Amino acid sequence: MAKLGSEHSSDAAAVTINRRVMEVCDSIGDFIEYWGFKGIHGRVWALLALSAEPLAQVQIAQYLGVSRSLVSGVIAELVDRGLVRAVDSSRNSPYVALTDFWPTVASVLRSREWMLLETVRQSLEGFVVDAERVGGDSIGQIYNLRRAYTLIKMTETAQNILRLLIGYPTAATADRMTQWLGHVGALVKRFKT
Amino acid sequence: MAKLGSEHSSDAAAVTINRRVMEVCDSIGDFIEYWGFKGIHGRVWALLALSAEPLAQVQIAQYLGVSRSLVSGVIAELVDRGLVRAVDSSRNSPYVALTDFWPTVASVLRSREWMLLETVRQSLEGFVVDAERVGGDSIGQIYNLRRAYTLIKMTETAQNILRLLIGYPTAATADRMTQWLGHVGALVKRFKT
DNA sequence: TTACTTGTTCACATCATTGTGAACAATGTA
DNA sequence: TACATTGTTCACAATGATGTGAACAAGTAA
Repeated sequence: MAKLGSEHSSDAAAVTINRRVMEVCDSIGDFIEYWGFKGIHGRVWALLALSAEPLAQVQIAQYLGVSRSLVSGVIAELVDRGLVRAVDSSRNSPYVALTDFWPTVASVLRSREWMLLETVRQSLEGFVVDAERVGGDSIGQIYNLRRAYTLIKMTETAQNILRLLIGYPTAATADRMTQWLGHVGALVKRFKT
Repeated sequence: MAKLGSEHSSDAAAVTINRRVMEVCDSIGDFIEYWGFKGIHGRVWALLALSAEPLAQVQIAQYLGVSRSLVSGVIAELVDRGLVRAVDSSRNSPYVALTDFWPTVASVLRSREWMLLETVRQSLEGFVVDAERVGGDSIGQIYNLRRAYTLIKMTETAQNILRLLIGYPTAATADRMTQWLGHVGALVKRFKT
């Protein structure tokens, strides 16, 4: 049966397609770098997503031109995050990509972004509490307490928005997201006027 | 007039406050790292935001314990992004932080995220076009074209959502955002059921 | 003017990230 | 069993990001 990166790759058409696939892998890699992953995660995932058949780690390493050791670690993380799944439970099982990645994105937002915001909020609160307690009168000469309160409020708002995003159903399917988008779009339009 | 990091910093209370301020700077720095900036940008901005008076570059460098050369470059970028403003047009003018940073966030999303998504979409389209053109019958044995189409649709959906976010009025004020949040919240709740 | 302070630039040092290759473990196969 | 293949681990190399200091430019004050 035909396999990705097979002996037919000397064929001109296959070379063209392979280049296209690499472009997809690279662009998805670049994109995902800004979402808490490394570029290589996106490239491996994209390759699995475009492949008609499950791929073994060696094939992935060969196709992408990276070492087996790198693929090993990356696959482990992708499986851990629920973006990739082994076909069976054997040691040398090939892998497939999962396309319902909303749970993963939500999880990333939950752990990473939430914690960052919460740290900001707590540090701001610590500041204003201490400023009011030990600051005395002159504190307003040095620090802008009112602005600190504004920042706290903004942080809380950001946390509320984040909560909303995280709480979004499951649906990473294009259909549902489009539907959801329609609702929000109508709403925003109403809010704008 | 009292100034940040002044000679009074030997005072116990001042030391406490200074530590709190540093915590705020660091946490905002950590947060902003995931939004296309470096940590130092957030720390400089936070210091300016909390300071009651405009600060000169030397003061910022001293307070944060970094070199003047670093502060110089960072300030230039922050001014360029519209997050910080010089008080007057003189060379040695001190700087203040601007808190309406939604335009900046929108601009970042517009340039960075949009381009990344657009590159992904184009590479996927290039792939399916070439696959259909030169692929012949066996292409389905090797590549999952249907999945490629799904990914294209998802990318377009993400672009639509992004457009919506970018198009969001101006309002970085906590009040307006909270209001907007309320609308969206009600909507999502309705969609969930 | 001279001396001093502040801001800017750039070549370099420092540090963190990313990827490699060799040794090993685990599995399949003759 | 012996042999080949695949996956895993870890110390290290390569690369890139981040910050520094020295030299310079531009202003300020004596």
